[in-house]
Amino acid sequence: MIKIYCGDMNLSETLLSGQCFRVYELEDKSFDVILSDRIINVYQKYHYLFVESNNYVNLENVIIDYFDLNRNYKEIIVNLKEKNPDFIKVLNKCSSYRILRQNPLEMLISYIISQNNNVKRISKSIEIFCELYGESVLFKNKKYYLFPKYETIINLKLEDLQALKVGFRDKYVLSAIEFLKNNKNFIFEIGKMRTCDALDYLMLIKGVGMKVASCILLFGFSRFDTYPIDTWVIKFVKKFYNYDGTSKQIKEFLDKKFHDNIGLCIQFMFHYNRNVS
DNA sequence: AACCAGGTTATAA
DNA sequence: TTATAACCTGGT
Repeated sequence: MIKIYCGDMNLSETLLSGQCFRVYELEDKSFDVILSDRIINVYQKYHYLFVESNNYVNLENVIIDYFDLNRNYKEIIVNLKEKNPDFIKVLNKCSSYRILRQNPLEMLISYIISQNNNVKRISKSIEIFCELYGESVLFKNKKYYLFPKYETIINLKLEDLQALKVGFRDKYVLSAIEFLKNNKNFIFEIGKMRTCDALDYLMLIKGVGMKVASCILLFGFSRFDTYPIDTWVIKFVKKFYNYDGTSKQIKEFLDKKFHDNIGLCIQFMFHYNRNVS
């Protein structure tokens, strides 16, 4: 078991916010979470995380990276409050929420599956995907499956994907697989790109539009300058700012209002609308 | 029995 | 360029 300082982060708020599809809340209120290469069990006490894992190699750094603990959220939020006084109410409610730094490959596939879908079914499909094509890991007498590796994924055929029950999205996942085959180093490539170019690059995939591409960049690459506008954010803007429009118009509206860390702000809106109000 | 769920694409105006 | 239907599936 290792102990890591996590400041004023709220673990359960962060893990259950819907950004992560592979988290399991246990009876004792701790969480099993499946990371790229290992399983962890984590709980929070005051300003510390207590973590167990099936693999302790470099675990502290893995946790710091996953929960993005080196980012100075306090400073970000102070700056946002100064520049956006009408948003303080939301910031106060969301200051303990964190954006996880998840596996980019997993984000790509998961958020394609997420379109016009609900969390329960998304999770189910991803679970099937991992059970069928991922490596199994025994942790505390429970069997979990890691997200499948690149080398496995690129060999999958449409028939292999139909088992996921993702319906019309199966061909979109296949399109992503074609993309992966042709762009073996997509993670590295995106890392070098400006966010707007990375969005266009991801949208080459059939089935990846603006929303999904933004989610991949926000949750897989910590790009806080992306704008994932979904139905929840549209509802928030309608209610909070009394402004209605298409997602494009809402994007323009928010763009005028917020400048720095807009991805984080929009995630706060999503979070606020879903969990607080 | 319709309708909906954390969108995108293909068509048509 | 912008609007609308159709899309798999499972739950209410």
